[in-house]
Amino acid sequence: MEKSIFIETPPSFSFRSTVYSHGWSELAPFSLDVENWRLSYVFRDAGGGVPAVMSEAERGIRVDVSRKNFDGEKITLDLRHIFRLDDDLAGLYEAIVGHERLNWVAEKQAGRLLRSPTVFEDLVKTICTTNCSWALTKIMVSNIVEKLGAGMFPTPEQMAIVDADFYRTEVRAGYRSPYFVELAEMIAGGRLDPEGWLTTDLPTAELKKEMKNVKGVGDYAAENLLKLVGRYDGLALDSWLRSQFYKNHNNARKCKDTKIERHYKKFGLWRGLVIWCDMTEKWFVDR
DNA sequence: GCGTCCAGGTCTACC
DNA sequence: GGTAGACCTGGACGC
Repeated sequence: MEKSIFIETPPSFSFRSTVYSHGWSELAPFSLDVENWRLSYVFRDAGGGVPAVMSEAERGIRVDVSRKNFDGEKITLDLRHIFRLDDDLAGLYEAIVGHERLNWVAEKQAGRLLRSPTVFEDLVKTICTTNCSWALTKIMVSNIVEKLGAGMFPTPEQMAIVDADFYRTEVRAGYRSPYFVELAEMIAGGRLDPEGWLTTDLPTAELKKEMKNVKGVGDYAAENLLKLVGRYDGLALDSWLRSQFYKNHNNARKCKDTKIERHYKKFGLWRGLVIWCDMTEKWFVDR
């Protein structure tokens, strides 16, 4: 039995631009059907997995849920969170006025970065992106979802009951394996609360420091997480972003990070989002 | 088939 | 605080 719900979206929202905002739509339990423009995700409520298929609708998002009874209030909150429907991007669009190269951002209503229902899930996924190919990231996340969450992203408690050997042999997480055990145990034991990062009053620099206390989270991972919790004043430079900057702004020649930082300084608190949009334009224009 | 390199980096020891 | 070396894995590439 399938049930549909409708989520109203703000005028500046684009379903496709949000889905294409970064690679998260390719990571389980998300899956993307590009031909029919449907994004799937397996949400979680007290009754277990809630498989949902999301698609564009007039002034909103249509969500088809393939479970008869589910916690509609919880799923709606999750949907608003992952699509960032309550984020105000007016400051971004103001910051890029007059920068011809970035006109497309407002035209395509880009800038909302798709995220997971929990910061914990985004944290684990971000660690899976470090020091490996995107293909391996997908393998690790898929193994975590299938082997620990039975199709859903596992809870910290579910991730804490297995040991590092499990992550090594079953997840293929390599040296990250003990990091996942430690992280899951800290959250399950109440010693770390990543969800609090969404609402903390800590200055960005201090929040970044707190994030880096998690094993496996360095500068890149922390700045990526900062963007996902709504703070855009870090560039989150990784090898891919650097290579794109070299191609687009430096005649394909390598340069120091300080040059990249100088280039985006003028965008102030929005610079992390501006560099991301600037480097991913091709994804939106080609599609 | 095999060896090497590298990818959406981070940690630790050492200076 | 800065830096070198180690760290897992899988795919691409050259031979």
